[in-house]
Amino acid sequence: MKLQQLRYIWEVANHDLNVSATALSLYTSQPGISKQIRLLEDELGVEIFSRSGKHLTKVTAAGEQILEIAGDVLQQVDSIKQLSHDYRSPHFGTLSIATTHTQARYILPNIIKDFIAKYPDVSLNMVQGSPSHISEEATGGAVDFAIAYEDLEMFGTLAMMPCYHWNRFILVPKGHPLVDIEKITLEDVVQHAIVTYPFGHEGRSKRSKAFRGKDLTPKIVFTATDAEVIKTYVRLGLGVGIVAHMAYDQEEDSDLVAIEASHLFEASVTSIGVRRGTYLRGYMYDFIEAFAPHLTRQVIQDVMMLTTRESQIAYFAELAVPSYVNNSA
Amino acid sequence: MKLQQLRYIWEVANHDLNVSATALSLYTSQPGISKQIRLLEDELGVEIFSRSGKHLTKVTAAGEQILEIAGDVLQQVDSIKQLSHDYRSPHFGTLSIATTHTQARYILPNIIKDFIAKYPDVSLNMVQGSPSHISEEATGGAVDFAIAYEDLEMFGTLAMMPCYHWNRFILVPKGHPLVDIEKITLEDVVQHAIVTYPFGHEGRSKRSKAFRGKDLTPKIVFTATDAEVIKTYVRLGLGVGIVAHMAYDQEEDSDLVAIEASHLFEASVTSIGVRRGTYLRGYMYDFIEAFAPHLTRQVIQDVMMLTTRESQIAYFAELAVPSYVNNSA
DNA sequence: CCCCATTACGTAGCACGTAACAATG
DNA sequence: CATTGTTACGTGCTACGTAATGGGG
Repeated sequence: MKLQQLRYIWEVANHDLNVSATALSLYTSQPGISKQIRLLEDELGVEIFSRSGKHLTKVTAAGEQILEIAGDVLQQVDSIKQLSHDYRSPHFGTLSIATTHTQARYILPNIIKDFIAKYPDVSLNMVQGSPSHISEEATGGAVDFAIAYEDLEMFGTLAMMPCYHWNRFILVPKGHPLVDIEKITLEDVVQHAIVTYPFGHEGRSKRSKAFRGKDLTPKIVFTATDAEVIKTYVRLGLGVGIVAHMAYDQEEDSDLVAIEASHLFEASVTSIGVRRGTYLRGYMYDFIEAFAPHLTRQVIQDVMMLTTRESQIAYFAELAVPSYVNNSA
Repeated sequence: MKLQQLRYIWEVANHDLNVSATALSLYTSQPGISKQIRLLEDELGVEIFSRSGKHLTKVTAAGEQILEIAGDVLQQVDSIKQLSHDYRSPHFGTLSIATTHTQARYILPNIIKDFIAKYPDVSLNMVQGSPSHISEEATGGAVDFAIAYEDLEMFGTLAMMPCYHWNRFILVPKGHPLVDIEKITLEDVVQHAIVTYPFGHEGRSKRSKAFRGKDLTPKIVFTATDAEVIKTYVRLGLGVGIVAHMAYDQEEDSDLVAIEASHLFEASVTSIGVRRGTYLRGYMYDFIEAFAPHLTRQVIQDVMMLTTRESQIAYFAELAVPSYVNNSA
């Protein structure tokens, strides 16, 4: 058994069982892969892939188990390489982060500025996308971390660590009728058209939950992941905005009024997701701790040992997670 | 990076850093190993072993981590081989068990008889030894299971599963003064010389605990791991015996009287230990379940997922563990 | 008829063994 | 000086690429 053989079967399984496509992506020849797979199957005495004539049609039962272990092995091999880099040149490397617009635009800039100052030789790589896209990138190992709010789709392979809680503002132009209300209610809000972020999966969103809880049907006229876009439409009078605290800046947005809405919607939590079983470089621990000081190296390593989502949640039940504070309102 | 390279560094680390000896044990040449290690170190850019001149003196910090992962990888590679065997020929294979005399002599024969009938093509391999020897064999992967009472030395890498509780008999020749006592006490017992099993580590033994609890000092004149030996000395009048319930047979031992001693000593538990992370063959699950019916495949797999001794104990707190019953007394 | 996997075959590289060398205790 | 790791070198195996072959959809 060779590592390459494990790599080959794993890659083929993750390329829709298309050996030719796999060969292209690995910059090698297709017969080479075919042959190695055959050799492995012969050595093990088990078929990993079912073949109908000349096509690989599916993964056998034995193949499923072998592929699972092979995946772990490849990840561990990668860990060895990572940790070697960490010993050889702790300040060199790459850091890939997948995140949402809100984090990338309002939170991360400061963190990254400090990070770059401390680690000038680590090349940063940022992917912005939807939560589901982000979790895919992280689960597949394309990026080192995923940073997103609420529940990233949990693939079980990600260790999720809450970073901070945050609430929402209602954004309106100056002089808007909602400004004069003493203590705003959801009933007041639904009187107006709404501009906000897209809703997540199946109404798990805190916003849809809040509206549903009062049997109110908000009139959402526009959604955008980019809070700057939302603000633009609020300025145009298209509706009232519902945005994260992080997205309001007293100076830049002085033409808008931010009305506290933490009593209307449950707080959300921004989490950082790391693939379980991967070796994290020293600077990665540093980055996470800069982003969320309670996530020390020890905490992160503890959480990555926990195999179930429940035990992860239980772990954090005992740990204080800070709240994001924006004093601009 | 090649699997052989990982195998080589792992073997060298487990042969006191002696490359020549490692080469002998692997039936290969010493320069070959040296070279492969060098190649791996070059590829990773990290020294795995410290060298003083021409001698490997110790494992570097990076080496420690690499070796740990390498060990896991090798184990997983082995798992792939095992599961392939299981698919190809589920009834062929080997089963190695390390256990104590009591299990081997009184409990396992019946289990093994049935097992051989069901799996005539699995070659059985039995190692008998002291608890510490047994746990070494299991931890190192030399045997598939360890079966022993009380706490095998816990190396953390073993998943321990309680099989049954058992108590002890006081064995005396017919007509011995202890026979006439209505309800025997420890004070009665210490009046006589005692023949029993060797005591385990540091008085963790239930027997020493019981005596210490009453500030009594028993006069142990003879210890043996083999209960048949103990019985022989009891017959010679050397002292009273303290043996496991399993060791008394009404017919064969009709010249001895077995006095129930479960009220004198805490019950002990016999456990089966399996190395975490190994793939168990189908017939191995069968064997364990035949030995301890509550240890189903599901239970075993659950326990093997638990990383700490505490969580394993907690798991079994909710599971009924049977008691061994000997109605001979 | 196109796509795709297998077979055939030649080559370059590498793992491994033997032998000579160097360093340590 | 004996033991042990490293360097040198030759060889046989094998992984890989190119080209040809064969099955399926």
